[in-house]
Amino acid sequence: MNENQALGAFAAISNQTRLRIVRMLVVAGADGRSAGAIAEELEGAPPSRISFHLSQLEQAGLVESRREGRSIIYSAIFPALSDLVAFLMRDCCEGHCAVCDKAIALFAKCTGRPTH
Amino acid sequence: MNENQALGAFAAISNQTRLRIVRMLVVAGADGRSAGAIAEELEGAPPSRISFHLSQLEQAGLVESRREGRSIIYSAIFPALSDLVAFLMRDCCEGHCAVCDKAIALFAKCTGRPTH
DNA sequence: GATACATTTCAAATGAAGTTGAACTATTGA
DNA sequence: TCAATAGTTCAACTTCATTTGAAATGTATC
Repeated sequence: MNENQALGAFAAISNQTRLRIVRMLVVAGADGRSAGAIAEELEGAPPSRISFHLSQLEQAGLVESRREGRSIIYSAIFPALSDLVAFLMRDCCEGHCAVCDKAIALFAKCTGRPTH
Repeated sequence: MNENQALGAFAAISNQTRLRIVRMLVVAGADGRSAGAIAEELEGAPPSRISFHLSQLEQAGLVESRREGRSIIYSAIFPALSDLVAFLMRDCCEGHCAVCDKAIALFAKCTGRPTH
């Protein structure tokens, strides 16, 4: 992941609607979720707006889509998310590994998972 | 770190100038770096522009400043960066721990540090 | 093929972010 | 106190992002 990809990804998730969509799609896993189902969970948003944000996420490389019947199913691109986390860790740790050690510990605390 | 803080932080680092400043300040460590020195490294940028971006980063809680003589020294807020990495890991791992495991491994590969 | 459904695309409007140079504030040192 | 240095703030401007509703596209069903 290079600087431009990272900038695009950060811009993508710096919008509330899009951050929520990403979260939703991460939870949905490989099955993904139709544009309509996403819109429904984000109640009150007109379809064109959801479509706009989904295409932004797709352009940023965080999300992909496939057609299934008359629905379009969106799903998270998990390797891209991993890369983004790694970029941020690398970026912020340059010379300061304690930052990432702390992040890994915080993560463990939040998820209840043991650190590695 | 709550959703709004994370959105603000992502917005802050989704700008090229600001991402570069954050990197520079992370490398600089606790000593920090004067606004002038930052501007110099970002050659060609007028002082008002650097000042604008520094204040955006400060508002996002990623950076802090102190006066030293006639210089103003900026430095990274490392706990905030840790929190941001942890937020992203948590956010992206919700139900999909493999993403973060991979991120941690990628990070180790990039920095040459052993995973924990 | 006609209709309904799911979604995207488009154009217009609004609003937010970024850039610029000039004016301003604070600090040092002669 | 005056001039020089280091930064910030301001107002005007430009550019980019977001929202909206209406029209268009693609798919299924009758």
